[in-house]
Amino acid sequence: MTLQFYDTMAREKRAFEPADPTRVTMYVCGPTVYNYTHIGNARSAIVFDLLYRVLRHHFGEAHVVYARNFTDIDDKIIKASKETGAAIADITNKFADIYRAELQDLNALSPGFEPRATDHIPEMIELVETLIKQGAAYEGEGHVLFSIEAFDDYGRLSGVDRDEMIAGARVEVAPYKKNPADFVLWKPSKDDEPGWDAPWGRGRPGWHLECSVMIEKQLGRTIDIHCGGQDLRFPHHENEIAQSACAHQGAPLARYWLHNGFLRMGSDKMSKSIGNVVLTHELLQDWPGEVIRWALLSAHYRQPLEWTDELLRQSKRQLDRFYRLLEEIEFSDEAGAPPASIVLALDDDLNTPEAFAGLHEIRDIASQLDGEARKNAIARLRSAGRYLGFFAHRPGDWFKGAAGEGPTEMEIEALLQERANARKTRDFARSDQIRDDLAAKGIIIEDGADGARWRRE
RNA sequence: GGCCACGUGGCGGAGUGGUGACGCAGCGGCCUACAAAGCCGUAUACGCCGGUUCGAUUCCGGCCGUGGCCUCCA
Repeated sequence: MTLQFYDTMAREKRAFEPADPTRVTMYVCGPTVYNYTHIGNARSAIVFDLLYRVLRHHFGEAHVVYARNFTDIDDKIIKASKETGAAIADITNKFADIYRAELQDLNALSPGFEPRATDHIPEMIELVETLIKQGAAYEGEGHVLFSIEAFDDYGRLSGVDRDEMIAGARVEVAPYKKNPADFVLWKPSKDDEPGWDAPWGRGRPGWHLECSVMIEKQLGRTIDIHCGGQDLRFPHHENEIAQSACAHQGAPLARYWLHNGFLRMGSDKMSKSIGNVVLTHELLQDWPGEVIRWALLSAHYRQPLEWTDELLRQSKRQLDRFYRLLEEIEFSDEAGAPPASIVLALDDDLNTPEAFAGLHEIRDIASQLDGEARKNAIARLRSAGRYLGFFAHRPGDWFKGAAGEGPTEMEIEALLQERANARKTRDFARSDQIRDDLAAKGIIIEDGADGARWRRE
């Protein structure tokens, strides 16, 4: 099977062929850094991390260029700064660092580029000037607006009819807009707000501008794949498409558009404005990163995924089963080529549930074998998991690490020694009591031929 | 109101024009002093109503339900 992805623009799966196989380009809309990000943000990052891995596998690590931006100038950041008294740069640096660290805990690879909006202000001003010159943008009360009349294809990505969109819009129309659907490229800053000098006065860029500019500078005028959450289709991506195409003589911004579905909390969307969010850094206090990653990838990326504790528990159990087998072979950072079943599953629009089924199948096969064949099969399992971003830990650490509030390793070992003595004298009452006590503290005892083993639940 | 998704067993979740992955939980067995882990086996599902077809869960239409976008949002 060929590599294929569901392209939002085409509304169907399309075989993926990069414009230049020696330089495959992808861009993901990253977070606005003014606060901790929630697990929904992580879903997007992890899904497209997987895309990055798949592209690297097919085209070679050196031939895939991946950029994910930080929005570091925005009204919400300004608000956060005013409320906390912290400098804007301190806030954005802090939360960008936290975001990066969290994704690393989730085994996401680093993008090659992590451009920031404030590093591209001159280029943004340049783009606005170009758009004005071409009649695609106009000034009004200190603002510069993009005129959607200038772009015939406006609305194609989201499938929204221009007139209907305006009719149903819930947004109040600013008086300086010629067309209610026109959007802000540049807006004036008050004296106590950050701003940059521009031909239209001191101000700051509108949100959509940065991606167009950073994509052009870091990756090129037309990139292969542009990714983001479903909610970015409109207006964000629609606006990016319009401004880039108008500034670039119609050259399209991206050749393929991929959008991930949402996480749900109960029946609601997880959303900062609803307030029902689960923060990634909170989850990481309770669960290993790979468990969270597994949970995020357990549904196909375009499907809604309900986020529950039960999902996390199930994910942990599955990973435990794999790690139990991995414990039988020597740990190595190296991983061989991934098995075909896994590669093929992901080639088909990142079908992670099928890839997971493939992992279980390999595991079943391995567990039925002995000796060298078994070790080889387990190594194959490891290669398969590594391709998906799992099995990075030493099995011993996986089962015994992160004591948290539980008993320490020394305390456990001491109790196990006492239990071993009790068992020698066939004092099973005492033996069982120690086992039950430890179980109550989250420590599971397993008796084997060569003594007792333990793990944290 | 407009646009767009989705509705699969107890739960999570793929896929397919011809009895239907995978995982978790359950049940039975083996193993175990007993467990745990592991192994073997096993029951249960395609929202409703029409249509196309030899045959539909899969295609088409309608209905119902859920969710998303239309405003900052992954």
